[in-house]
Amino acid sequence: MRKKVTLKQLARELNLSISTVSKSLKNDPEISEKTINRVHELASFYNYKPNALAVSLKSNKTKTIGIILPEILNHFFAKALYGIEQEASNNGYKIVTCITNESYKKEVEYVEMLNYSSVDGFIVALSQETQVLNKFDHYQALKRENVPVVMFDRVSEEIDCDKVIVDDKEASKNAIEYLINTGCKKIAVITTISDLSVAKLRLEGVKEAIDINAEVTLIELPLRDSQNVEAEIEKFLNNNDLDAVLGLDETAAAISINMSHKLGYKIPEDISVIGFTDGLLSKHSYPKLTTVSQHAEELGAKAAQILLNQLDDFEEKHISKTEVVKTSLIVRDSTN
Amino acid sequence: MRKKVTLKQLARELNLSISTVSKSLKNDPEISEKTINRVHELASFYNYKPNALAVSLKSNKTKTIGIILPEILNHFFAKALYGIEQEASNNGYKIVTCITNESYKKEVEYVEMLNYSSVDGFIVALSQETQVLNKFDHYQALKRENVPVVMFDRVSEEIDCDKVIVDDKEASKNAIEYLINTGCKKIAVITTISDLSVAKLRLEGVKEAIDINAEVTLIELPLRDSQNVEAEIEKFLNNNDLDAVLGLDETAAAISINMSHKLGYKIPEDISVIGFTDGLLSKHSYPKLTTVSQHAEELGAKAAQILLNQLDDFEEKHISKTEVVKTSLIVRDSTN
DNA sequence: ATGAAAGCGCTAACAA
DNA sequence: TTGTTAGCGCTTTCAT
Repeated sequence: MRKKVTLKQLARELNLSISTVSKSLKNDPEISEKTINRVHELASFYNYKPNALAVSLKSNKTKTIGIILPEILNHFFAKALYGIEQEASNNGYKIVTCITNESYKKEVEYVEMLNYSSVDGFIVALSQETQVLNKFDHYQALKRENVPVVMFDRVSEEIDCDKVIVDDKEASKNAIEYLINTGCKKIAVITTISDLSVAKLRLEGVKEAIDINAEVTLIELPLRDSQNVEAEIEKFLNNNDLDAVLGLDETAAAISINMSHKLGYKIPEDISVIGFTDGLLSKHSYPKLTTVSQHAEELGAKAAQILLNQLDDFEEKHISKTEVVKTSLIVRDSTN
Repeated sequence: MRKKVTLKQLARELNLSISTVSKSLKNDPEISEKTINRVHELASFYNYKPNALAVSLKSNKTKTIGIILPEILNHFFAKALYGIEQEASNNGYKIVTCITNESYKKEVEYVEMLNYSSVDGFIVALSQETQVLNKFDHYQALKRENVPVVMFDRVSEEIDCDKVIVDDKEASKNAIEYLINTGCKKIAVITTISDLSVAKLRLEGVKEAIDINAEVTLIELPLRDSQNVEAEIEKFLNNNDLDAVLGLDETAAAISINMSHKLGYKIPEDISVIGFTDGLLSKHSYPKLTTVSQHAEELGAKAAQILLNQLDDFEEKHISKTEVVKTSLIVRDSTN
């Protein structure tokens, strides 16, 4: 194993002290130009790079941020991760990604593990179980140690930290209004994620939008068994003579479209469909899905920006802010 | 900022030396039981955890593996990442994820960055540009330094390292044969990823499967502009009276399905469609797509296993192996 | 049974 | 202009 080159070795070969070499590499003006050049030459000959671990230990900074995600197969989080990664790497930060799989226990484990000097700060979207249990001790601990945390999308009011969320309430309100405006009267809201904070907000928006002329029915379906979800939605669509469906997640909308086909309903003539999360399914459904875009990538990027700012100019007393990213309704072919 | 607890502080409070505390925490038999208990008590009171950085610097191990991925919005890689993450975290490893966005330059940067003591080893899927340019110096450097690397899916013969690949050739061969067996004669192969090693293999499989009774046409479409891809596929389907389409990537297959609807073709009665990558699009297309599953999750998990094995029992002379993961054709509703 | 000391690779205050 | 030294937090060998 060809060992990595260290300052020590460079120093020995050049007959200089370690500190002189170190300073030379930083072009410290107190070192003679001649020495600086000699050092740079040998360093680049050996392709010297400082040992990141040692630098981190010394500086107490790792240039790494920890990302806690509930899921990665979900396009929304994948896009957010993409946005985070871009922003981080553009600023010389690495990311370490942990996937909790919606488990509280894993979330706690990950946060604790990363907090032992592996990362400078966290970007978090809470797991479903954590939201249900409402237990946030692991974040209080970070707070106490003054470790910067930015939460996005899946947040909790009980945690005092910067947050980036989507105006979910407004979004579903707009969606329902759009449906009503295009003549839909009997509208169903289908959700497979009722435990989540975002679902609750979306539901609130729905309620606000309910018009005297329209009848909005709500159905919640458990996600556990995806076979069932399809059958349930099919049955539901068949039993109710609906004008429109608002799916509170992308899958619900996609399945609604497909079950409508199966039942022989024409979209959007017989039934309109709107979904959430402008992911692959929305773009490649037939007809293309009208959908609420949450701008996941910007969301992730924004969360990263906020965190990086906090890491750069660290203030002892930080006042938490919540930033709301506007959604937009992307009208495609599944609505009138 | 409440500083993190260190051995030093524990030692001071307990009136012991740092080394005694360190040993106690490891239940070293040469320390008296009484002392061990005292130490453990205070440690857990302060919720002491060793500083990962210091441990890494000392041990020259980071318990972290670097993942280099060309894309994350692609379901295949997201699933593979999921498999890797599971396997890694089950074995006490963290992962740091880098997304090259198919760029050679970013790939080189990431590999170099992580190699400076941030990770113990790498799991890599090559970027498209790297495969086109055929430049692998950054991996030769790792080889020289004896840093374990496992590549998966997007690999190169020119790099000597462990690999996990999918039997792409066999997979497309089987897919074509399936189409032929179900009575399809005029078959098109649509690919938007012709630059990739995997596409070439899949194409080889197609050729092997060509039967005297069937006529197989090949069309390659550039991925750059997705608007165009749809229009091109529509035009193509319209101009050719096809019995079946094999999409060499999931998107191509999904679009083929949708354009068939648009043209009024019934699936699978008028035209059969098979895709690659058993992702969300395949499960939520209508009709559900018959598809080649590459078992991305297992692929990722296997890559991680191989890497972790190598990290555990390090042998000076390691002989590189290539593991082939079998694909399977998941027959759903888009074929006869 | 406990402690002192060296060292992982680096930075930086201080000395020469 | 260059070098010495201490220290980041930990492990480990070698005294005591």
